[in-house]
Amino acid sequence: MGRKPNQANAVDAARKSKNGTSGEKSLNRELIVSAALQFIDKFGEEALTMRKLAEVLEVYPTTIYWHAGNRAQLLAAVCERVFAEIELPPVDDTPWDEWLRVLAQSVRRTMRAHRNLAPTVSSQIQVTVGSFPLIEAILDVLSSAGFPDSDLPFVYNTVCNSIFGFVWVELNAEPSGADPDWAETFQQRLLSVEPADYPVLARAMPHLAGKTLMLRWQSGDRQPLGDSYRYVVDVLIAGLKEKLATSA
Amino acid sequence: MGRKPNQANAVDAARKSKNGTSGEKSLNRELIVSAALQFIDKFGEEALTMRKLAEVLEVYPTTIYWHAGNRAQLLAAVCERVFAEIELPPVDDTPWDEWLRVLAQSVRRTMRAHRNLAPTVSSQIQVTVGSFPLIEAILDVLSSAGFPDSDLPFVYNTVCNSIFGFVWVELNAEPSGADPDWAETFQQRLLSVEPADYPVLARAMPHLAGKTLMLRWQSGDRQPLGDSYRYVVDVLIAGLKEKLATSA
DNA sequence: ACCTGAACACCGTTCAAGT
DNA sequence: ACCTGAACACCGTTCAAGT
Repeated sequence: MGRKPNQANAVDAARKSKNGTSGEKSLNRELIVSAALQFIDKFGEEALTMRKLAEVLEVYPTTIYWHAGNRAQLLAAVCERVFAEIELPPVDDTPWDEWLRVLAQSVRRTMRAHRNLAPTVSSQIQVTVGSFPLIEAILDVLSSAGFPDSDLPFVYNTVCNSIFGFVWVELNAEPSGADPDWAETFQQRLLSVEPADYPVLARAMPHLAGKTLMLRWQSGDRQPLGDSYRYVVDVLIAGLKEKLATSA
Repeated sequence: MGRKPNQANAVDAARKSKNGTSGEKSLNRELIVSAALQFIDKFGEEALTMRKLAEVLEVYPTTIYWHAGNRAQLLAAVCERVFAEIELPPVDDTPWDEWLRVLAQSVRRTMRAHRNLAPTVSSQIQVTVGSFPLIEAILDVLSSAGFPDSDLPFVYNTVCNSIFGFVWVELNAEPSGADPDWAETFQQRLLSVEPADYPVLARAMPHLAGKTLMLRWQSGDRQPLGDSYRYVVDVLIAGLKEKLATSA
């Protein structure tokens, strides 16, 4: 099978310096993941190719495979790195609803710092040991809030969908291959919706155009939906309180 | 610029039969989009290449470009097709909360019928004229429920995140390039979490493993999260009712 | 253990023709 | 208007060596 050090078990962080005395490291997995993240932050996920990344690292493409596995595995590692970057609010005596609000802002801040990765992280199942502290914190807070263990999966999924899911949708990608004047064209079509065909849509369009899902032509990167996010978290917390009240 | 019939404006559905009398159509945009959707349903979005699709259609790859534009545009058209497939509950005197519940189930049913497309549709901004009826219906119901026009964008985004966002996250893709025994490995690691390190996680693991975001090794395709979805919609509706009550 | 070098089997997309 | 045919400039990935 030819075991290769793709997994954490072999991350011995060997710092064998090629030139002996100097502190200069040789290439390792960490460095590759960092370089990949930087590259994606700059040029987007689609632009990242194994060959270009190798060029940046001044190495042959095959070297990347040896350290970090194939492209899919590399992307997974990059996602894990970003997840680990999320600042966890301390689990102390902060009320659970307040804690969730702080976490939400923290998640959004981190994802916006790596907006180009949002489509990738959202479209993959993310199962990484690196996010255990984050998950534990969420579960701890929810459990302390009074939710029984048997409800935890539902509550936890609901919380994740509001806090992570919204930011992913907010930051999803703009059409890349389309005409450059696509945005203008669509904007025009939105503003000229016939009230006869779509009365409510036409009436509320000034409030909606550009700021709502399926009615916008820019990513949340360029057109932030922070107010909606706050509303989402508000509704989440109000709904959870109702659940707590009726189940007790 | 060499206008090509990539857009709806040129879908004249020309049915020029090549052999004259027969009802046999020549290739057109509709047929290509259908074939692409079928292909993705069977083999996944990653497997769809312009060349393979051309092979299926018994035509040269360039023909697809002429009718449907490049790959990104083709995928956008496929997404639009799926959106149009969502069955809209009638907007009559059904209470708004009940209507949202029915819509939610309808959305989930359609997306599960095209599970392989979920990552694609979720990672792209979807701005299509074809979904105007869907959007109008949602806005109509929310407006009738009593939400003022100025709040509609927030409420609408919140509703979309619960109803669409969750299903997309539920159906996101399993790691493709990883080892075949990855699932088993991760499952093992989950079940052997140290209570000393992650007490709540370890305690609730029997309820969580395999059924919650970031703690599962299968897509919602193979491990449905229907109960969580119901909970998400419950919390959404309870939260919205609270918003209605306090703003009135 | 770590990296080079070359090669394989593909891609998306474009361009010049055909009819 | 619609399609063929060939070509360009890339890809991810593997395999056999090197040190």
